[in-house]
Amino acid sequence: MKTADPELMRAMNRLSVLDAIRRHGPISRVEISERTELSTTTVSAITGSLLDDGLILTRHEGDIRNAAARGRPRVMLELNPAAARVVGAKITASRMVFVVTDFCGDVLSTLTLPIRIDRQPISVIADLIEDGVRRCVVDAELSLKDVHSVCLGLPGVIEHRTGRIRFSPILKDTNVDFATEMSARLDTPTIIESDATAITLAHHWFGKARDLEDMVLISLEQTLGLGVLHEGRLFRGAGGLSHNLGDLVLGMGPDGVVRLSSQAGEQAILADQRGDGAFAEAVKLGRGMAHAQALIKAEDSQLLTAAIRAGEAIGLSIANIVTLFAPPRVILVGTSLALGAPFLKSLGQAYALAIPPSLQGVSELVFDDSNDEFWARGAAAVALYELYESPWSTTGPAH
Amino acid sequence: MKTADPELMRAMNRLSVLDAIRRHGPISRVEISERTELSTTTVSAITGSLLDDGLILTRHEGDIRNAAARGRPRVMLELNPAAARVVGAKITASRMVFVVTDFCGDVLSTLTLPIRIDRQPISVIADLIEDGVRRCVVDAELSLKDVHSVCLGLPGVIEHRTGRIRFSPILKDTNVDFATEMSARLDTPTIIESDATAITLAHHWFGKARDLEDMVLISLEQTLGLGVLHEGRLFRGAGGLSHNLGDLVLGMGPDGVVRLSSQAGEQAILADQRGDGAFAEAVKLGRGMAHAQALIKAEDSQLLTAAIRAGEAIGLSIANIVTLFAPPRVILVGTSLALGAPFLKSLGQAYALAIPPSLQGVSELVFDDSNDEFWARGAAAVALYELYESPWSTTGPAH
DNA sequence: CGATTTAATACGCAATCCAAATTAATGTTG
DNA sequence: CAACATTAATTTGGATTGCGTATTAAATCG
Repeated sequence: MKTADPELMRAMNRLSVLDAIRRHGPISRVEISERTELSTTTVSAITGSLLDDGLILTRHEGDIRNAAARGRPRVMLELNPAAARVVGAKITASRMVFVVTDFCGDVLSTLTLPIRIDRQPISVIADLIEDGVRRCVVDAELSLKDVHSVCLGLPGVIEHRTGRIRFSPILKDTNVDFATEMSARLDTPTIIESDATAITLAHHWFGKARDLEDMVLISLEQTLGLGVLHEGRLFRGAGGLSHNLGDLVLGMGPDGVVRLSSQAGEQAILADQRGDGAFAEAVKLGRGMAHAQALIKAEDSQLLTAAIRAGEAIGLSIANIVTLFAPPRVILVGTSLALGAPFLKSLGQAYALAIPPSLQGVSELVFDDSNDEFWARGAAAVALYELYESPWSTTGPAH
Repeated sequence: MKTADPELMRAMNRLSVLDAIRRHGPISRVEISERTELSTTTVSAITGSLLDDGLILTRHEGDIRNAAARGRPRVMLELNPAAARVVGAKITASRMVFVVTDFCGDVLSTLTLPIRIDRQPISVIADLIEDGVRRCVVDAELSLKDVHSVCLGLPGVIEHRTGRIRFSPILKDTNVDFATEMSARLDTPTIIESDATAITLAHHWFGKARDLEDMVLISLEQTLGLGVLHEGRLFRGAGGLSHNLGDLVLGMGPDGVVRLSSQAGEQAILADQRGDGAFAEAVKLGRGMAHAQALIKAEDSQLLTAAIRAGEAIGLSIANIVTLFAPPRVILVGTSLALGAPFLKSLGQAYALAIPPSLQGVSELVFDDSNDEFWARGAAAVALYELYESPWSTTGPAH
């Protein structure tokens, strides 16, 4: 257990105030005090220090006061976008998407590299990522020196705490200390995070879970991922290990263990379509799902069957996740959603069937088709969150 | 987020010190200081207050000093057993086990009621539990007034925070506010907890997870339960909902969803044996597993098949749990372990097969055949933990 | 110009840490 | 054998920092 001292106390309250300002836009000190249940005097002290540090700004104007507004007008406070910049990235097998965001998490520049990097050696991938980060930073008319930290979201089994990639479908190697590698290359602190975890935070900050403290997110991409928000914080397994949903076992088949990834992974759904040359090409370029969507619309029976089977498997797995975490909302994201109505319908039906009676109505399913930039923004949010948490500067209290 | 004030700070450090004393037996102040990373002066202040409140005791004697020990000898501190008493209970379909423990969690008296309470109305069950608690307290030569709180561990889906039983195999009714009911009957604060969660804490405090901060426990009884220890604390689902492993879905069968409980629940394993009159009687009396054990030794093929099938299903499910939580250790407990070698072997094989390669070696399986008293003691530990956490008395700091 | 609401300031309390003093047992020595 | 030195644990005093209540200053509307 962490030892509690005044410093921790201040760090907690600082985070609490900063979070209130981030979430509730321009906000006055009194309102912060109400929301955080901190005394006005404490809020004043903390906001004063935040102002000194340049993390927040005051805004007198634009104060749309109520008609019956009397007395001294409130001074609105908001995050100072210029306080820091971070880079977030989403790395997949067929493309990389980078964003530079300001301190608010608003995007300053975006860069998409449609490069296929299937299981290449680390050095190659690291080269590409380094290049992408540098270019995206330049696009934002910044230098890497202006960037506080970088967060890379990628699929697989990631050990967040150590920055180690235990396994990733995009890497040939396993057990790679990628955080150290990239930090050295970029000369900037670099965080490695599961892509699913990154977009989980994106939804908590900007998307469909802003109102919730508990939530589960299922990402359906090349890899099937899981992100868990528990009591307002990202939940990772013991040792900071991220979850890899595709590794879940559905049962024993004749050829051994049947994993979810073999039933519902992108690969599994599209595998049957190899006969079609154009399709194979599309898959290779990461456009497989778009192509599949067209086939589904044309009622291609082979693909329809695969989609329905996948939906069923995922529906069951979601029910299992809900049995374990009981979140009020489950958000589904990822390219596989493009499979459309048949897929979603079988998913929903399987879920409804599989959810235990005692948990009926506990959780709602929500589908989301955010673009890649949103994922990258989530990675940036992870970097920002660690920034908010850190004590920042000296934060000298009294002057 | 909780607002941090000095009171919270003190509560945290108090818990930290109290926990160090609980875990590391008689311990000197310096050693507490080293372990908790609190300054010696803070430790002295807190231990002083704990001494004033009568929660801990000093022990000068019995201080086995090193040969080269010079200088002032250390004063050893330990929990004061008489500081408080709690009652813990394990409620199953075929019996109830009660314990009264002291402040250390040591058992003062035990009471086992071999009563079958299969799905009786709440009032009947509440009557029996009330009676059991009262008798056990009397056996310890105490009065209910001397008991600080009661914790009941029972199978099913329990909402710890509210004390509500959403579903339990031993109750006919669902969604019962059992905490309120029992608190009123006993006129003592009563906590409702999942039996699996209770024994999880028992293992953390007294058993096979004393050295770990992260751990998962699988309980194989009439109901299949799950307990999770995460970063030294019990992990419960959103809203404090406990997990019910038996509800996990293994796949789609011809008759709909196949749940783990239908493959590996006590009922499922023993169901095939109905033809045997003596066996049915044994099951009804909660001795089914003991009987089954005998049959297995006699190599009854029917039961062997059922046991192997069950082991396989549980092995797969454990792999899934490990995929999600990545605990360094998985502890298996419960009556079904009595099925012996064939069951355990198939379980282990299925687990080894199903664990993802990237997580190989992350987790070790440990089997434990603790008796019912240990479960009840776990429930008592849950009550004690909440007691440790609570600010206790006024805890007046300075005098 | 008074009323009213917000922000900043002054004081007291609690809890941390650091440094110095105190206490207690043990070994050593005249 | 008794007084002194030694060593280590604990307590005490003082400075820092935070929160909270109450008071004072500020800014706008009626």
